[in-house]
Amino acid sequence: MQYTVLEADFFNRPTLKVARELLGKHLVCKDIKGEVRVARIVELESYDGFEDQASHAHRGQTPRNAVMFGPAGVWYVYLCYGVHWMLNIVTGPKDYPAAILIRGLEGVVGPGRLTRAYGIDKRFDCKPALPQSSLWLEDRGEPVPESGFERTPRIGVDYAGPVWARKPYRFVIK
DNA sequence: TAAGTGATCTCT
DNA sequence: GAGATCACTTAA
Repeated sequence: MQYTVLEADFFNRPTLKVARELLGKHLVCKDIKGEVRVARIVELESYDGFEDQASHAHRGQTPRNAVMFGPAGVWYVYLCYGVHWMLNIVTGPKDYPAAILIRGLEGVVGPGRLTRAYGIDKRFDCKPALPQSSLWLEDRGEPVPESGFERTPRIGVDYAGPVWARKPYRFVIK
């Protein structure tokens, strides 16, 4: 099986579809010493469009979230609670704000933990998810079957109101 | 269960 | 400029 780097056309599709397919794909990170680390993605959340009250884009474009309005296949990294870096991949067409938060990898569960484990921070914000950025995504050919994952409401978004807080936009491998 | 932590956003 | 808010984690 040949490894395939996921490029912009993979991400430039409906966010929920991308999220579903991104489960079981691999995050690849080349650290400062040139060492490569790879881990399978086991947990994701999608944030989709202007109407999604849980999304940063709901209140309109700001300097921080501007990258969500740009073309797909670009990293969106921001600091949460003054402590944790959150790693997202932008999806959907230009001018449509959407992104997928990578919440957990095999062996590293928790969005703040995985960025700390991989040394991911603001450096990657607004960079394309390609090998030249030292952080990218690969299809390594282990598709997740329909029975292999579940969808649940997103975590930590109670402020978004009952409708949006309960959307089953979180995908987890069982 | 509560507090730490600091960038970001929304008012003045 | 000041104040509130936060897509979380950890230690109890």
